[in-house]
Amino acid sequence: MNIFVAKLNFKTTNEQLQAHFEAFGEVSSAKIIFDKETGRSKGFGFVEMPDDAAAKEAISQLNETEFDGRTIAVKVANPRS
DNA sequence: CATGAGCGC
Repeated sequence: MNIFVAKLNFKTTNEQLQAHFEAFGEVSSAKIIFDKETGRSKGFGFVEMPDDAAAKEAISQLNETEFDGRTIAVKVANPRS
Protein backbone atom coordinates (compact mmCIF):
# COMPACT_ATOMS: atom_id res chain seq x y z
CA MET A 1 0.00 0.00 0.00
CA ASN A 2 1.26 3.47 -0.90
CA ILE A 3 1.26 6.13 1.75
CA PHE A 4 1.39 9.89 1.25
CA VAL A 5 3.32 11.84 3.86
CA ALA A 6 3.15 15.63 3.82
CA LYS A 7 4.27 18.64 5.88
CA LEU A 8 7.60 17.01 6.54
CA ASN A 9 10.53 18.93 7.88
CA PHE A 10 12.69 20.09 4.96
CA LYS A 11 15.70 18.42 6.43
CA THR A 12 13.96 15.07 6.83
CA THR A 13 15.55 12.35 4.71
CA ASN A 14 14.41 9.08 3.14
CA GLU A 15 16.19 7.11 5.86
CA GLN A 16 14.39 8.98 8.62
CA LEU A 17 11.04 8.54 6.92
CA GLN A 18 11.55 4.83 6.36
CA ALA A 19 12.84 4.25 9.88
CA HIS A 20 9.79 6.07 11.23
CA PHE A 21 7.33 3.81 9.39
CA GLU A 22 9.30 0.62 10.00
CA ALA A 23 8.10 0.84 13.58
CA PHE A 24 4.72 -0.41 12.30
CA GLY A 25 5.92 -2.98 9.77
CA GLU A 26 8.21 -3.60 6.84
CA VAL A 27 8.77 -0.74 4.44
CA SER A 28 9.60 -1.68 0.87
CA SER A 29 10.45 1.88 -0.09
CA ALA A 30 10.38 5.40 1.32
CA LYS A 31 10.98 8.45 -0.84
CA ILE A 32 11.06 12.16 -0.14
CA ILE A 33 10.26 14.34 -3.14
CA PHE A 34 13.03 16.82 -3.87
CA ASP A 35 12.66 19.88 -6.04
CA LYS A 36 14.86 19.70 -9.12
CA GLU A 37 15.45 23.44 -9.23
CA THR A 38 16.38 24.26 -5.66
CA GLY A 39 17.53 20.79 -4.71
CA ARG A 40 15.64 21.19 -1.45
CA SER A 41 12.92 18.85 -0.22
CA LYS A 42 9.37 19.67 -1.32
CA GLY A 43 8.25 18.81 2.18
CA PHE A 44 6.39 15.63 1.32
CA GLY A 45 7.07 12.08 0.30
CA PHE A 46 5.78 8.56 -0.17
CA VAL A 47 6.17 5.32 1.76
CA GLU A 48 5.31 1.90 0.39
CA MET A 49 4.39 -0.94 2.71
CA PRO A 50 3.72 -4.55 1.56
CA ASP A 51 1.44 -5.25 4.48
CA ASP A 52 -1.84 -3.35 4.06
CA ALA A 53 -2.80 -3.84 7.70
CA ALA A 54 0.48 -2.37 8.90
CA ALA A 55 0.14 0.46 6.39
CA LYS A 56 -3.33 1.45 7.58
CA GLU A 57 -2.16 1.23 11.15
CA ALA A 58 0.84 3.39 10.42
CA ILE A 59 -1.40 5.97 8.77
CA SER A 60 -3.81 6.22 11.69
CA GLN A 61 -0.98 6.17 14.19
CA LEU A 62 1.32 8.67 12.51
CA ASN A 63 -1.14 11.12 10.96
CA GLU A 64 -1.19 14.49 12.69
CA THR A 65 1.73 13.54 14.89
CA GLU A 66 5.10 15.19 15.40
CA PHE A 67 8.00 13.87 13.38
CA ASP A 68 11.43 15.46 13.23
CA GLY A 69 10.00 18.56 14.86
CA ARG A 70 7.03 19.00 12.53
CA THR A 71 3.43 17.76 12.67
CA ILE A 72 3.10 15.57 9.60
CA ALA A 73 0.05 14.56 7.56
CA VAL A 74 -0.14 10.88 6.65
CA LYS A 75 -2.73 9.62 4.17
CA VAL A 76 -3.27 6.96 1.53
CA ALA A 77 -1.54 8.04 -1.66
CA ASN A 78 -3.44 8.62 -4.90
CA PRO A 79 -2.59 6.43 -7.89
CA ARG A 80 0.11 7.99 -10.00
CA SER A 81 -1.18 8.71 -13.48
C1' DC B 1 18.64 32.02 -2.34
C1' DA B 2 13.72 30.76 0.06
C1' DT B 3 9.38 27.79 2.75
C1' DG B 4 4.60 25.23 4.68
C1' DA B 5 -0.46 23.20 1.32
C1' DG B 6 -0.18 19.45 -1.24
C1' DC B 7 0.10 13.92 -4.38
C1' DG B 8 5.73 11.37 -6.87
C1' DC B 9 9.23 11.16 -13.12
